[in-house]
Parts: sequence; C-alpha cells; structure tokens
Amino acid sequence: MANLKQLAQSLGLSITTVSRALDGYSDVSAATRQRVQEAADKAGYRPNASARRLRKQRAELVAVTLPSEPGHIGPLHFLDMLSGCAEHLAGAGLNLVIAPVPHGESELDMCRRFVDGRRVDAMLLVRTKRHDERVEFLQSRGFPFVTNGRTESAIQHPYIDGDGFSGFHAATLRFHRDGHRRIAHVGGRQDYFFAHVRRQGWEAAMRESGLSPDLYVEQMPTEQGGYEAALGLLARSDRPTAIVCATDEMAIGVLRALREVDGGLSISVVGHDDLPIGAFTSPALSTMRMTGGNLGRSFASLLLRTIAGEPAETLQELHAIEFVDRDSHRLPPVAA
Amino acid sequence: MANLKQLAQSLGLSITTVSRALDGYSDVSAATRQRVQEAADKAGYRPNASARRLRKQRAELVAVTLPSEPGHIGPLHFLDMLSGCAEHLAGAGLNLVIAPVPHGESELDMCRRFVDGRRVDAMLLVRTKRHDERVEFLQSRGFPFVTNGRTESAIQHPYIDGDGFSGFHAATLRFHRDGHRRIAHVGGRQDYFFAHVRRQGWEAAMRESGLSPDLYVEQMPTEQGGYEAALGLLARSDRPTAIVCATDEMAIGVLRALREVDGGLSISVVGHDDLPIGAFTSPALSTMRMTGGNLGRSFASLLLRTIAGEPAETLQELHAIEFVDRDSHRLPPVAA
DNA sequence: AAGGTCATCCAAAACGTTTTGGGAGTCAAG
DNA sequence: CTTGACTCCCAAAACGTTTTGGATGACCTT
Repeated sequence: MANLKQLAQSLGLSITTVSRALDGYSDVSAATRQRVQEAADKAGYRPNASARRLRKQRAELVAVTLPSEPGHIGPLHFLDMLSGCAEHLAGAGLNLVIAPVPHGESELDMCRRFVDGRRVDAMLLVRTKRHDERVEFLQSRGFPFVTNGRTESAIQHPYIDGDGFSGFHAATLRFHRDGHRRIAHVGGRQDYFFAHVRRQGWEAAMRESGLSPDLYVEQMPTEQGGYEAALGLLARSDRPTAIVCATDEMAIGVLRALREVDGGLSISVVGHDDLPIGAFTSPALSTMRMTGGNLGRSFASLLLRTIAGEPAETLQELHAIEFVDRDSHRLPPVAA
Repeated sequence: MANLKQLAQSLGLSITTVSRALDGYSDVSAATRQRVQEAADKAGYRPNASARRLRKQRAELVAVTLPSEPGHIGPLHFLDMLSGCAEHLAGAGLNLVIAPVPHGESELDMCRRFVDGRRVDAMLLVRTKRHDERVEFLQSRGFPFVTNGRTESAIQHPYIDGDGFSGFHAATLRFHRDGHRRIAHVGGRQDYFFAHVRRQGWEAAMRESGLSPDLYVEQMPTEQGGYEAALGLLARSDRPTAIVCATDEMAIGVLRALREVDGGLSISVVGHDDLPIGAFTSPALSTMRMTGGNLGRSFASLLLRTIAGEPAETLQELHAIEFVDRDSHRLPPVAA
C-alpha cells in the first residue's frame, strides 16, 4: 500500500533519508532511524520488488530448468531438493522460479529467454548431458549457472554431483565378493552424464573381476523402464543373479517384474537415490545415495557464490556414494 | 546486451517508436516496423523484465507455497502439477516461483512478504486446511489467489478440488457390496480439508450400510504413517477385511505392513491419487483419482482469470473421483 | 575568527520500459 | 488557400527504488 514517497511525506523527511534509514546506513541519526522504522512497521512498508530490481540491476531470481520426460518428470526426490534450495536462496533475498520446457520449445530457447531478458541472476541445470547445449550457451554468454551433475565440457563450471563411477564400481565388486558372477546393469540413455558414469563403474568392476559386461540393458529411467528391462533379462539363458540399477525407480520396476515372473525375489537388486518409498517396497530396496548433507542448501550456496563471481574451480563438489543396505541385495548368487 | 535506447539510436528512431513497433501498434508504418523487427532480432533484444514490471505494475510472477512436512514434502505428484502449471503460465508471460516456508517463519509471514512487497501477482495455495489463515489473510488484502483444495471459509474463493466425499463414499459402499463388513479408514489430520471430507465420505457410507465407523486410525499422510496405522489395525481383535486409505502413500505403507505381518496381501486395500508407482507395487495398488484432465493447465487458467478480476464464484472446480482398479482391492472379505 | 571535522540530511540522477499527449507532414475536400 | 482527416513519429512523464555528490549547521581547534 505504502511507498517510499508517501512514507517520507508523512514523516517530513526526504525519500533519501527514509530509504537510508531503513537500510541501516550510518549517516542517519539513531533517533530518526527509529522514528522511520516505527512508521514503516506500522504502515507495513516493504520496498517494491520491481523497482529495487530495476535499480540494482539484479532480478533477485534464479531459474531451475525442469526436464520433461514423457510420462515422468524428473527423479522423485527433486522437489525436496528444490524446496531446500529455494528456502536457502530466500534467506539471501532470491526466489527460485521453476522453468519447465514449454511444448514446442527447446531447452536452449528457454535459457535464452531467461538470460537475454535478464529475468534471472543465475540458472540451475539438472539432468546434465555429457555434451550439454545449455551449458555451452550459458558459458558463451558468461552467465552464472550451477549444474546438478557433471558434463564433458572443455571449460570448467560449478556443479554438484555424486561419484557414480565409484558407487557402481563398489556395488558391482560387492556382488562379486558375495559370489555373484552374472551381474547385470540396467542403465539409462548414455547421453546423460549420470547414466554414463554409472555404467562405466559397473563395466570397469566387471572387467577387473574377469567378467565380461554383457548383461546390459538400456531403458527409460522410470519404473516402466526397469520393468521392461528386467523382463528381457529374465528371459535370457544366461539369466543374471544380481542386477545393479541406475535409479531406484528402475529398481522398483525390476522388483515388480521379478515378482511377476518368479513369484518373489529371486535375484539380488540394488538401486540408486534412496527414495523414501524404497523402505516400503517388498522386499525393502537396497540402494545407494550421495553423501554430503542438505543438497538444496549446497546448491543455494554455490549459486550465490557463482553470482558473486567466484571462479568455477572452487565451486565443484563431488560427493562419495554410500550404501543403504536393506533387504533386496542379500540373496545368494543362485537364481531360483 | 542491448536495450531500447541503443536500438533506437542505431536505427535513428526514437525509443517510443521502437517500443511501439515491437509491440505491434498500428501507428508505426509497416516498413519501419519491419526494419525495427529485424534489428531487434539481430541484436537478440529482449525487453528488460524488471523495467517492464515496474512500469506495468505487474510482477509477472506467481508464487506457490510448498508445505514442508517433516520427512516428506507434499504428495509425490505435486511436481508434475507444478510443471504443467508453470508451462501454461509461461505462455501468458508469467513465471512460477516456489515458496517453501523458511525455517522459523510462518506461512502467513511468507504470504505477507510476497503480497506487501508486490513480488507476485497471485498466489497458489496447496494443502488447504479447513480454517486456513493464509486464505483469510489474502482475502482481507483482496489479493488474487487460487487454492488446491476447498476450505470452510465464509467467503468464496477460487479453487480446484476433487470430490473426496463422494469418492470415499463410493469406495466404501463398493467394499460393502463385495461383502466386506469390517471396513477401516486410515486418514490424515482432520484440520486438512481433504483428509476431513474423505473421512466424512467413509463414515457416511458406513452408517448408511448399518455399520459403525469404529475402525479409524489417524496418521501422517506418508508411507510410514500408513505402515504404523496398519500395524495397529492388524493387532485388533475386530481386524478389518478392507482398508480405505486417504492417500496412495499411506496405502503403500499399509501394503508393506500386511506383507510383514501376514506374509502377503491378506486384506483389500485402496488408496487415492493414482501415483505412477502404484502400478509397480505388489500387488498393484487399486486407487482413485480426480477426473478433469491436465490439472496444471487448469490451475494456470484459474490464476490468470482471477488476476484478470473474474469473480470467485465462476472460478471453482469440483471434479468427480474415478476408480483405478488394479489388484489390491479384489480380495474376498475374509481375513487370512 | 578562520579553518577543519563531524553528524545529518537531501535533490537529482539513474535503472529501462510503457504510455500519454501531442507534432509534423501529406492529401483530399471545400 | 484553408480545413480536416489521416499517417507516422517523438519528447517527456511515470513506475519506486538506490546511490551519488553535495549542502547545512554544529562543534572543536588554532
């Protein structure tokens, strides 16, 4: 309701003084400051966001691009992460806008709109590809951004990622130690960085163990994808005794297929992401997760620091993967 | 990079003319318009969002409040809805910002920040309570908003909701027709409108069938909540033969408890929301869902129309609930 | 009394757009 | 030649804030 001009008028002060009083500058007397503060509180005054943004040349906004995969939008733990990120950004006066890719527009066009219209101060990119055109565009514009997941970009950029290679490497080796010899991998499209390194981890572990990485199926990173992948694997003559899945969603689809075909859990399964629901599948899903605490807070921190101009090299976080052992990985290495 | 002034200078035109040419006004010649258009395209010109917002007195933003329940953030299908909503809002030049409740702040304070700072043009409220202080505040300010879920507010407001009463009424009656007599309800906190009407539907159907609505447990609307509720119900001497759950998450927790206690599905179960994952539980979860097509699009439409000043009475959508029959509701009415 | 140092305050510019209220020129009708 | 209508263009104001670059006294020092 109230703006600076009205407030100043009612106090018999100039706009300048009122503004500076509220911002805590030292060149306004304590008495005046308090008088202004009280009047502002009583009037419920908040500076007009658009005006401040124009003057300060900051949008006070960060956009996060939402991948829109057919039938399934991003991993299920996204919203948790976004919420945490938005909360910590709000602490610094920034809001988080979600930016799904409009029908018939490319992710690139969307980035262009946000960057060239100066609608945001930074962007948060999720589900990076090995060669990501969004990353290249933002780099060419010198625009601040942080990614969830690494890329194969020649130029460094800020990111947070889990060490998928080591995680899947370790999971595969553990199955091998437990006596498994036919260890399958259900992976996602290899142009996604996360899917690629997870597969690499599995493959490396297989070769180190003297096994050939034949039992590989590529599918959509959804329950349906995992389900179909498992049906294919179960029909093979060299049926696996263990399956390492790129995501928990896929693993849940695999569990479902096992129950349908074998009537229960006949093969060891492990997923990745530690979805809350994994504790409630039957059997309870063994999985992996990124270490490192509050992910949303970390993203917010990196975003703020990259906006502040810190160099990319100091804004890269690669977190270790840890096992979350429940029941689905404990089967003996013999198919039912 | 470029602004209107630079563009005008390079074309030898006034700022006014360039602005009006790009906005398609009729008082600029076709030749000039085209010349301007081409120059703008070449320079990659986009109007500065902050400046336009200030001048037009519109924030071009809508905020959606995110409920932050301990351990679980909102229903899992939220993100899908938000994404659809954001996409359709973007078509009208609005962006959607997500607004989680910051630690140590109330939902009310948050609304105040957005409204008084004129940071947004409207708000989208989810998970309404029967008496919702956010609704009352926004109504007292005359600020545009739409809710997901009804309230018991004396004043009308725009909303989209499913007819939970009829849905749970019908589901309970169907169990009764199938021969069930001990039909339980696992519900959520009754200050939430959706939880309240769903319970009312179950209760009404029980009474109409001459049964007393004793088998009721209230829990968190999460897998864990459903799990604990089911453990309690299974220990009773008047153990139910069917359970109607307020949400799919709860139903999934119930299924898990059944498997643990009875070693399989011993009781009929039905949930609500049609989470994609329901098709992949074992048994596949029978559930209900709101009819009415693209929910996100509907919210976007209602938001735009309430911003445009349409009266609340014409902006209320109550959608029917339909069954999604899979396997978990088909058991005979006899406990194992 | 002059000069210097503070403490307080303020007018005006700037941010980049949209919109208001004309102004200049052309052309046809009277 | 005047008048009015029409086409095309523009200067200036406005949106509400932050920031720059002083201005005005009061008080102290010499």
